[in-house]
Amino acid sequence: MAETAGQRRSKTRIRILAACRQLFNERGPSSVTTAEIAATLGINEGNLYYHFQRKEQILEALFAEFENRLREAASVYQSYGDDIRRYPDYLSGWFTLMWRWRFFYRDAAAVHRLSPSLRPRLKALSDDGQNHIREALNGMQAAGLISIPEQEMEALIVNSWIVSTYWIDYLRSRHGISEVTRVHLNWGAAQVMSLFRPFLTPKWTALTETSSPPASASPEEEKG
Amino acid sequence: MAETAGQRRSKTRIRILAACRQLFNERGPSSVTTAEIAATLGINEGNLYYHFQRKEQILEALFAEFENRLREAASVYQSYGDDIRRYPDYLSGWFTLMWRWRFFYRDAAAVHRLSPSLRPRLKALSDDGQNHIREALNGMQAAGLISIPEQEMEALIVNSWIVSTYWIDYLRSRHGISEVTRVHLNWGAAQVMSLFRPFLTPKWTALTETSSPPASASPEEEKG
DNA sequence: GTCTATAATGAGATAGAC
DNA sequence: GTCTATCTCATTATAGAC
Repeated sequence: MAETAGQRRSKTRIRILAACRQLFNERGPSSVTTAEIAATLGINEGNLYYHFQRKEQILEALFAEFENRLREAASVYQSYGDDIRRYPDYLSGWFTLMWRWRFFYRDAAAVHRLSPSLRPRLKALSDDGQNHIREALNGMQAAGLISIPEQEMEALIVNSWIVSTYWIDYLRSRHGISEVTRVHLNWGAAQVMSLFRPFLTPKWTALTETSSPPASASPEEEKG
Repeated sequence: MAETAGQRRSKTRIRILAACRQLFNERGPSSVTTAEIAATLGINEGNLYYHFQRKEQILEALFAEFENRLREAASVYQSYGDDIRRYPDYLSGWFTLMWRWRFFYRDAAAVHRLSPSLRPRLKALSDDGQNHIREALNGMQAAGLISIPEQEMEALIVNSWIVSTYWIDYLRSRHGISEVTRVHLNWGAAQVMSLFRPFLTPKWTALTETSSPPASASPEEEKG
């Protein structure tokens, strides 16, 4: 266990994972070569293969890290208890995570091909995402923040999932934006929010105007 | 000119383009190899290279064909004159085209890499798509079929573009659907329509209930 | 027009010295 | 842990016989 932890925390290993998350988010895991990863870090390709014998293992390590972040976000959500403010904050936090690890959503086909063993976990991730939207919307409905006709609910959930998964690719393809800043992130969140807007109640408006803005993530985390 | 036309109409050339449109729609142009294209057609790779010296040229020929179909659709739309029925029919026709050539939208990054010369034409295509949505919505607004607050219009146009571009990838990644039938196509159209539904007027409902359903495309065209 | 054979490239991966 | 050198393999593309 001690040497495993030692290997897991190796400085180079951590740098590789950080660089890969950024590169994969920018151009997708299948068009980023091992040569490019090594060059980005200023290390040799052979060294890269010392830490990860297969490209597949990089994806698996990244996914494990992502799962941990998701668990953290879920426990923060729980910690709010019945505080009504948990809904906007949860949506915001969840959206930030989807953005930071967006290649797992956007390039799911490539991930499946490179790392077939991740398939069931990716499916679970995708199911969870939709269930979380559903749960949050039901909660907001019960709290009187939103009023959605029963027959519109499923279509709205699906559209939320699609827009929040692909808005970043929209920015790239339509506006040539390759580096996403907080301004773009806010734009994307507003875009998803606009799906709900026809259904928001005055109570929601009052809530979001008085609640404090969500803590901004650290800038170095922002760039990926 | 005569021999050019002769080469353009060559039977094998046409079969190559048809097979490629289908394969590219299924798995994207960059993961479909020339070996696979040749095998699908039961011809030799060398023969494939007789008709298209570079993979890039296949993409260019396919894009030219797509542009022709778009021009046809635009002229059908014009031929309706002021007939109010042009809006639902136009949306339906445009949506069918986007679906049949969806890899140009979904795999735009891969297309750019393989065929850099197509970049400006892809940009124009994307601009046109959004402008057509905008024009149709403005027309419907003027005709009293729909009532959208000014400040919601742009967000709605963007969401329409995103959902109609990526709904097919949603079906694949969330529901494992690899072969799309007319049922799925209708599902996608309904998904886009649900974005407008909060804004539809009774006049729209009356119109769509009395208008005849759009002619279904031929089944063999459906499969791509 | 179509085939066989083969070159050229580039990406993933390994062996072994340091 | 990191490097150099090398291997294997898939994919694009070409040459030339039929």
